[in-house]
Formats: sequence, C-alpha cells, structure tokens
Amino acid sequence: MSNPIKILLAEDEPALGQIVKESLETRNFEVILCKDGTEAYQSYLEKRPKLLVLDVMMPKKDGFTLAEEIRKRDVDVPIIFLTAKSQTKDVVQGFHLGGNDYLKKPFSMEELIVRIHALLNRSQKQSKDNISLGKFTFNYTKQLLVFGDDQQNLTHKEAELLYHLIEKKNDVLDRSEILKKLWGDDDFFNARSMDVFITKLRKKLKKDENVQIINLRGLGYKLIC
Amino acid sequence: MSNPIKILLAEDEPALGQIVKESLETRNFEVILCKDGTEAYQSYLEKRPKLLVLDVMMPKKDGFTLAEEIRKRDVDVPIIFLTAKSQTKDVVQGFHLGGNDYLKKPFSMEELIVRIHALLNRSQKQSKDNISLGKFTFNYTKQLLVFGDDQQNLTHKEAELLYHLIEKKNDVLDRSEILKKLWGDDDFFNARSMDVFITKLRKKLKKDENVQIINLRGLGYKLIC
DNA sequence: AACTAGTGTTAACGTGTGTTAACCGGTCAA
DNA sequence: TTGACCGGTTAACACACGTTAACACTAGTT
Repeated sequence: MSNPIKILLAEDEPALGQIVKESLETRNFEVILCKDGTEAYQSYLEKRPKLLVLDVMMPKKDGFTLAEEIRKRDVDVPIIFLTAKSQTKDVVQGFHLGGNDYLKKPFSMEELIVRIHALLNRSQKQSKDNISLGKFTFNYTKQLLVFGDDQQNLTHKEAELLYHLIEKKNDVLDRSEILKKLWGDDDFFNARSMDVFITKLRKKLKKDENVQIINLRGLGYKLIC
Repeated sequence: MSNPIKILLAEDEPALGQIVKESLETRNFEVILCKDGTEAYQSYLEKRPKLLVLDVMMPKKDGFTLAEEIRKRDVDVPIIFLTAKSQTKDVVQGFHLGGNDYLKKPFSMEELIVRIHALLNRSQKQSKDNISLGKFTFNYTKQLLVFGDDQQNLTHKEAELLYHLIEKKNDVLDRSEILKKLWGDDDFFNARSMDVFITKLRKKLKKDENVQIINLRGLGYKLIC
C-alpha cells in the first residue's frame, strides 16, 4: 500500500464535506474536497482521482452536468451521486449519464464506504477489459484487438506489452523497466526480443494511423493516439 | 432469456411486499414473496433463488438470523437486507454475516434494481454445485456440464481441472501448480496428459464461443468468459 | 476367464509462440 | 565523415502446446 487511492468529493455544505473527508481519510483514502462543480472539474483534470463522489445540488455547476463533462474525457471512472431528492427521475438520469451508483441523503459513512469499495473493485476488473485505443478496442483478458468488424488475436506477451504501453499512453514507457517486468532482466537478448514485439504490435496497430508507437532513443517507447 | 432469474423476497408488510414483487416481475424476475422468516427459509430450500431480499424486522425469524442459516448452506448467494433502522451497527452486522448489500427504508425501486443487478453480475462466485459459466452450468459434485437442454458428463479429472480453471476465471492458472495438484508432479508426461485434458475441455465447452481456455505459453491457462 | 465400458496415459505428428541471428538504416559524438 | 551504437525488420529456429488415436488399466458383468 504505497500511495493511497485518490477520491474527489464535491460537496457544497462545508460541515458535511469535512466530516466525510475526514472519515474517508481514516480509511486510507486521499480525499480532494471541492465546494462547487467548477472547482471540482478543475481538480478532476489536475488530480485525476480514481473515483468521484458528487453532490447533485451544488452551486455553479450541478453534479449531473459535471458528470456529463467528465464522461466526455473518461467513460470509466466510477461516480457516486449524493442526492437530497428522493425522486427516481433524477437517479435514473444520473445513471444514464454513466454514473455508477448513488446515495440518498442522509446516509451513513458505512453506506458510502461500502459503495466506494464495491465500485473500486469493479473498475479494477473492467479497466482491463475494454480499453479503447484510437479506433481500436483492446481487451486484455481476452487478448483481443478489435477494429470495427475484424479482430486480431494477440499472444500473451503482445497483450502484456500493449497493456503497459497503454498504461503510460502519451507518456514514456521506460525501456529497462518493461524489460525487467516482462522479460525478467534487462540484457542484450531480451532487448532484441522486445524490439521484435514492438514491430509485431506496430503491424497489428497499423489500421489506425493515429495510433503509433514511437521510439525515444535510449529511453523507451511512447504510445500516442 | 430463457428462464427468468428467481429472487426471494421476504417482507412482512403485505402492501410493500406486493409492490416490490410486481415491480420486479415487470423487470423479468421471478419473485417468491414470503411474509416471515421461517416461511422464507422453507421457500429458499425448495426454490433455490439466485438472490434474496430480506427485511430485517420480520415476525418469527428476523432477516439476520435467517441469513445466518442460509449462509450455512450457501456461502455465496447474494443477500440484500432491507432495514428501517438507520443504525450503522445493524448494517455492519449484516455484512459480517456475509450479506452483500443493504437498503434503508424507504427506498425507490430504482435503487433496489440497481443493487440487484450489481450483485447478480458479481455473484459468479463459487459454490461447488451450480457454477454458471457463460451459457453453461457446471456442477462439480455431479461432474455435469449443462447447456440448455442437453448435458454432458465429465470425468473426475475433467471436472477437477475445470473447477480449478473456474476458480481463477479471467486470470492465470499456473501450469506447474495445477500439475502438482492434479497429477502430483510437474514432469514431461504429466504435462502432455494435461494438454490432452485441455483439449477435451475445449471440445466440451465449444457450444458457447464466449467461453474459452487460452494458453499463456510457459505460464499456464486462462479461462475467459 | 473373457468381455465390455469407462477413464487416463503415451505416442506421433502438426501448429503457434517467443528467441536468436543476420542484415539494414538512422543517430550522434569525435 | 566516420564508426560505434541503437533500434527496425525479417526469417530461421527451438520448443511449448494442440490434436488425434492407439494403448493400458480398472471395475463391473457374463
């Protein structure tokens, strides 16, 4: 348990916000507390939390609108809505926006924590399952790379390598690091083997010319899309 | 969508029970409504529902006690508690008994349905008796693989191997580990024997093309579905 | 004792995956 | 400009695994 999981909490009522924040922090979460929708959006962009807890009724920007904007950038991050209203309508609307769960106020901390854990567990599994990459969809568990109608099977090593590239998408994947992880050691032969796999992946990713694996001499690779 | 999923609903307040029952039925669930704890236990034994919704406060036998008894027979079936109390204590107790979720009264139908779906999706957990695997149902003790109408018998070794694969579903089952467990030793001949069994299982699992055993060269196998 | 059915093992041959080798071009410091 | 170096690419290779069928063993039956 190196670094705690980041949770963004958007709640305009200061007292409630503080209580929830502190409770979550005793459970070893890192909590970013925001007091309105626009502030929350800014913090989301900067901090990239693993989960969001959004009050529906907030100044400047309500929770649903905020969720809509966030979903444009990330279709997967779990969102829990806090709603004072008991109307089913709002709740259903929230789900259609891609939110994954909600809680009616007043709620107990236990309730919130249970939902947080449930969603985090699920998103860990899902995240490996349908990763979109340009026009491709990559399924790690099934080792599949889908492009429209046709799909290509990947071997285990190919899938692993691609997964690590995606994890550092638009950023540098360190050569030595990946060699140690997938090949066990950074030596000459493993390095050459990896080069071959990069070639293989490039071939399989050719159909979308916006997806590219570029080499950074001496450093590693960068997957761009 | 052949046969609807059975849900047992234990609720002593007739009006509420009836409303929930009908709402769930419009969502294509089969609902068994019971008005107290003892009746619910009987129905559970007879009908074997896939999920239980238990009111905590009930005549004759309360929801927690009932859940405790049910857990003795099935550690996996998902249970949702309905509680009028807002005390955290009760809720936590409910979870410790193995219940998977709970709802505070009053709740909206949407809330209940969301939780039901969440738990049903997750409850591909293992009891050794009726493990669902894609469109199959695998009964370990009876060594049966059921697909709709027709059923295939498995041999002991086939059943053991499949069971271990299912235990690590969507994850890697280590080759050496399984060889030591089922064949006693990881040597050349046992390895070849196991390959034959993998082929046999693949044949018997062919009817659902979403269920696959994929090989990870040098590591083991991954059952996906 | 011979027959049968069911189960697991061994053998033989075929396929797929990861590694190694060979040859290539581009980059960068001297 | 040169030459060492890094990486790209292709093909040959070794070996893990896939598949089928023959074989051996067991238990129950005649």
